[in-house]
Amino acid sequence: MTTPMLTKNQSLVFDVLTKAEAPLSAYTILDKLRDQGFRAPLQVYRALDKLLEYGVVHRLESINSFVACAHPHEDCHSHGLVAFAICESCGQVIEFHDHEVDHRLMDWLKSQKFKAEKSTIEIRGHCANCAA
Amino acid sequence: MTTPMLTKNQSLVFDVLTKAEAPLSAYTILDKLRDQGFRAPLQVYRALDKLLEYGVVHRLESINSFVACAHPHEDCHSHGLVAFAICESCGQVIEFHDHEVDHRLMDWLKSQKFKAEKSTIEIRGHCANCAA
DNA sequence: TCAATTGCGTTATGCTATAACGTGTGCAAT
DNA sequence: ATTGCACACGTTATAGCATAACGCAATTGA
Ligand SMILES: [Zn+2]
Ligand SMILES: [Zn+2]
Ligand SMILES: [Zn+2]
Ligand SMILES: [Zn+2]
Repeated sequence: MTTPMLTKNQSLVFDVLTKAEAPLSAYTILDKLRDQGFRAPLQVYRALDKLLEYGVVHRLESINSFVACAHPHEDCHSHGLVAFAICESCGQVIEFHDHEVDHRLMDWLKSQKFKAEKSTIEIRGHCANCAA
Repeated sequence: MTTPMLTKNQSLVFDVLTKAEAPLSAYTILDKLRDQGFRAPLQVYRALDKLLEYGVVHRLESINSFVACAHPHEDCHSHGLVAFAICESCGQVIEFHDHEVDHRLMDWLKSQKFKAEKSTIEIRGHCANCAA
């Protein structure tokens, strides 16, 4: 997926996410963009849908939040799974890929004749700083 | 975690889940239990909290639903990750464990000094029957 | 010009989850 | 026996997350 020019709303949402130090919920994004004219959740969700489609933003299912892709220029997204380590103290997210895990999971799915379409790998816990 | 005697509400919720052929949302469970006297979401959520704590039920984060554990008598849950393949057509869920994936993920987390507490591995797609 | 597509704004609604309050019951410790 | 505590439960209200459905405007391509 090559990323087309972003629209105004898409850019605003994307900027908020890239500047954030932790994942944001759609409603938090909305609040941050009220000064720029945002009024309704759909304005955020519609922009997010596109950004997700372009692969420049990820959705964290386990915390109903969104985060800018940490390495949008790698091609891992097109052929591999993405995993996230999410710190429950500071909110920091580490995005990573592991081909070994990919292949192992894919092999298992293939053995079950299961056609995978979307994947979610999220580990919640505490990052090095917060583990104390 | 050894599972203590279930209370009435916990049993009702657990029974609904074990009899279901697909994961259920809390509100769907509520509807199925109205005849047994359930009136409010909290009755379901409180029961679910306990069942999750006992490890006999899993929450599927990516679809906001709950499913009875497919092999509650194995000890994998205590030391390993659990993964789910979820069919988006028929709702069937296949629960599985893979120690290779576990170790690989755990090693990576350890290398980042990240203390993992909860994990979510969910693959959505189409099962053998529905892939057509 | 006309139709199709896409983005946008708005209102309303639906789904998911929890806060806060009070009740009753069982079970120690005093 | 009385007190205090833990726990399950019931109820109402509220918070948080996501989408349906309508209409309008700009773009594009036949
Ligand atoms: Zn990414
Ligand atoms: Zn942290
Ligand atoms: Zn299980
Ligand atoms: Zn299926």
